[in-house]
Amino acid sequence: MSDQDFPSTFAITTPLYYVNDLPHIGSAYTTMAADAIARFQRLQGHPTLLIVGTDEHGQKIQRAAESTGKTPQEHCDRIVAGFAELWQRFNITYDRFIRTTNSRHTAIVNEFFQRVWDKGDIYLGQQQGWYCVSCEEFKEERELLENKHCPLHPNKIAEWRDEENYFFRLSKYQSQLEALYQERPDFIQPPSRRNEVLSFVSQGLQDFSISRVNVEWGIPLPANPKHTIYVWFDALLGYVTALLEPESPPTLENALAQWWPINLHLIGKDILRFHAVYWPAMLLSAGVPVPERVYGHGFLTKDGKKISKTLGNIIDPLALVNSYGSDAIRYYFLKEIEFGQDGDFNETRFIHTVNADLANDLGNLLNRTLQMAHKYCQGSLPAYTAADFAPDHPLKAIGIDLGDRVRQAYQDLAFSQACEAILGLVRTCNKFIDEQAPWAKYKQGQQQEVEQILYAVLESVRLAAYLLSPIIPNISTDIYQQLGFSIDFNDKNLINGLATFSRSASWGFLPDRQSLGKPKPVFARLELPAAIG
RNA sequence: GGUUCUGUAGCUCAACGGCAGAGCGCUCGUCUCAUAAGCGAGUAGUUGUGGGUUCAACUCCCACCGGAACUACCA
Repeated sequence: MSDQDFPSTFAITTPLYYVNDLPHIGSAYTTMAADAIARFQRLQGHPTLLIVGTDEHGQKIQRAAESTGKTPQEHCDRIVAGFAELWQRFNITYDRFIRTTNSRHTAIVNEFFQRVWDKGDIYLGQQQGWYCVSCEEFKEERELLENKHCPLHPNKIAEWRDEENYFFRLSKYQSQLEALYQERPDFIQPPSRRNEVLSFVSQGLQDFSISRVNVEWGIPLPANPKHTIYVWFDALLGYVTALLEPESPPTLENALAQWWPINLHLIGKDILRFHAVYWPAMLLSAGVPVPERVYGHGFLTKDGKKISKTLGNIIDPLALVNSYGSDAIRYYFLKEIEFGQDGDFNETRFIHTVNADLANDLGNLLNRTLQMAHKYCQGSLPAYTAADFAPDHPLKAIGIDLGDRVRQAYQDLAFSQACEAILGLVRTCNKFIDEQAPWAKYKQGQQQEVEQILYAVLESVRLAAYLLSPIIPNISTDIYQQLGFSIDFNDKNLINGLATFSRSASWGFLPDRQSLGKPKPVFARLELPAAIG
């Protein structure tokens, strides 16, 4: 394939997580995936901006704070520290961490609100409906039980509320949104999610309220400070605020100058509507280009069951990473679960998978080959180049177009496919060694054959490590260092010290006569925890 | 209720009109360079059920059974 190492920029976001509680495994899952994509973009030499952050306003936060006797800001600060800690533990190389309580964000929200206001898309209306005080939310009439009892609180009767709210004219954008989905079939992915949105929009869009009168913890409405801005309207704009350079004044123009439009909003399927319907409509109203792509991935289950607090089967991401390390967790979630679909976490399957792939197939392959290189070649790389191998050489034949296949997989967010393709090369290497039996050839004095075999395998391991580095950066770094490179895949500026993607992703890049490092297992096998389900 | 998706080996998934595959797991065998790793062989499927279209169906159509998602403002 042609060289595509052009320096187009790439901006990607995770959701701005709601700080009503400490992060859960779902947030970690989205963030791992986003990080892998960002790392892959950087590998290709594209200026990349990975945006993470927190959504900190709203009534729920206000209450969560009250329940612990803290101010809302104190509460947010505490939870945000938990997120920052977790992302560090998961080896997330984010470039921006945006908090919606940042004062610069208020400036952006105000300016954006004003634009939509000037467009005539905001009006004062009445929010009417049956309101359950226990739920603190409006219910659809058909949801209610007999005599207007709330389905979640059958002993309570929903009250009729008639509340003053500002509304956004979403209905006005129905045809423009439908045109957008039509013209850009990739705007919402995967296709199953797109179908959901199309079906939803085709039912007819209604205006939605964007202010609240009883919520103090929020950004006051510029047009009427008795109201605060509805958290979603506020939170989505965090993606814009995040683009501001640290020193530049907080204006829309500055924020949108360099990185807009966002290339990919990576989200869970639960918040698809906000990103695929409300958000583009808001942007259309403000005269701002819409993002390139919105991807709604699936949900996780634990041992086949929904994860919920009431079931008590919560997976604590911090505990998980403390037990097993970030690479193993990242690998399992990205390789063993089909991105886009729901997927299951099962501890036994997790251990089997990472042991088989990372310890047995990949780690042991490097280890056995490196040991031989030390014994048979005095610890330096045999003097070969790609040209010394016939096109039908079993490893070269796979390696030669692996880079293109894997790049395509990453672009499609098909992490599982990327890993499978790479592991295919690794497994072939293990077979190749057994067939060739370099230890026997060495004893027979066939030095040249031995060196050629070892070069081909070491180069294949290098290529595998390079292509897996967005997912298992620590292991890839270890492999590279044992192969004699001084490269750290966790260094965001590594591009400067690394060859271009098209060269590094080609089989045969490994420089000959490079001095090899000491063989040391790059991934220790995990033990099954005793007596845990 | 309506709409959409889905049901393939114990598990996770591929094949999407032309003899049903891979990885993991399990069983047996085997090499010795290696992390009790590697390699080889074996194992298991009337492809949810019943019809239909076709020379030919996991693949297309219909019905049924099972599972899931969406069906408006909880982030």
